[in-house]
Amino acid sequence: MTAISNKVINRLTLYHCLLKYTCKGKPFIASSEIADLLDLDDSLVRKDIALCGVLGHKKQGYVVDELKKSIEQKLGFSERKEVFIIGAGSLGTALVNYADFKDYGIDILALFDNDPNKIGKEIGGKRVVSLEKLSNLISRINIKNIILTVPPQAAQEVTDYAVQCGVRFIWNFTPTVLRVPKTVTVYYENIVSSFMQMQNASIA
Amino acid sequence: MTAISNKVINRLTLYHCLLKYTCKGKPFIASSEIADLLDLDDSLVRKDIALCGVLGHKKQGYVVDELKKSIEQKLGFSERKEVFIIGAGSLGTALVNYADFKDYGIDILALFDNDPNKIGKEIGGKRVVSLEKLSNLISRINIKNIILTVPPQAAQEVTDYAVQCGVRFIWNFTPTVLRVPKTVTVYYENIVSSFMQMQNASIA
DNA sequence: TAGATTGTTAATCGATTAACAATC
DNA sequence: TAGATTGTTAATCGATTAACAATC
Repeated sequence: MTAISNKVINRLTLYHCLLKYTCKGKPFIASSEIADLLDLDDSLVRKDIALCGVLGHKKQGYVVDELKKSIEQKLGFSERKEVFIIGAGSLGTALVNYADFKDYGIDILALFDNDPNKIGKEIGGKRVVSLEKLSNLISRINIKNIILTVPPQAAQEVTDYAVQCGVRFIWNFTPTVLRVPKTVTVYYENIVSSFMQMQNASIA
Repeated sequence: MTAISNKVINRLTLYHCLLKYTCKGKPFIASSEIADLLDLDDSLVRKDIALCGVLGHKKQGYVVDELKKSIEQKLGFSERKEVFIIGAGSLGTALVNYADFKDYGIDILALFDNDPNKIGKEIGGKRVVSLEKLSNLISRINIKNIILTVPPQAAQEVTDYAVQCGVRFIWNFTPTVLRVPKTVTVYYENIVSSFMQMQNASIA
């Protein structure tokens, strides 16, 4: 099991989308087709695919269905990953409604909030639970992943609770930098940065 | 004006968040403090800062306020960027409500949808307009940026309209790969990929 | 002064691209 | 057969890290 870089993960996920929608029904696809659609070098695409252990066919390319399944395997889409969403605002709501999560093994168990009007209700079919119960439930169900969609002012405090209870991964949608021990990973979903990178592409 | 890589943009945006929230009130910050909080090498932080044209002070570090302003300048936060959101579902709603966009010059003018129950209403203070009027308005207001939050099946069709009317940047939140001419930039906001990258960090 | 911190160069590391033999 | 496409190696490019003189 070779380590695989974040850039490769990102590209493989895009190949997967492409195979799922754009290439639906086609039996074969060539590395050059994928490369053209995503504006990449075709040898890079072949290298990525080689990492998944898929062999192509000269003159024909790769079997779409086989490639798709191998990417799913390589990235672990079928392994179930349990997640709590903390913050049942509009972003938390959008994420719980994100239909595709299921297909990737991302299983949202509940949302947490401290708004009495939301607690006890359901959003996207999931229960909204009081923030007071967070620590308890993280420990009890042994949750390792949380999605953070609280207001920035609350981000560090919630993080501290979650870390104490054993959370390992924090997917941070708030525009804040979090202090955590080295054993905990924060992934910064830096929404504004994405926009700036997009605009940068005009020059680059 | 040297070109600046996406990785640098991403880090500068994180430094900015850090200065805005975590370091509020502190007059100075050292490169090593930023590096520790974000788990980076301190010389990398100094290089990034040098790109913004900010000079530090030996033994003290950088002036927080000056650094913050220089990052804003460098990344163009104060330049106004007009945007249409296409798709007024829960993700479109979350984005129009994203309070911080204003601070970064991202100005959402309207949402577009084809649901008669939504058209004419307001979401997050912005009008929801019929998709039929999209082409017309893009051309007339000369919109260059769109945010795509429609169902995946509709993504390519909407893209084709938008491109015809002169859109230059498409921030694609749908899990699809889009065919566009070379002059148009698609930025793939690959939400599932982010999660997989986060989990990958446990090994890497 | 001694210690801390910058600014910058050189060394290293990793990722992408070019090239091409193999072969269907 | 000729052309297309893979699989892979070598070359290039770019980004990060190490190191250290300068200096407050």
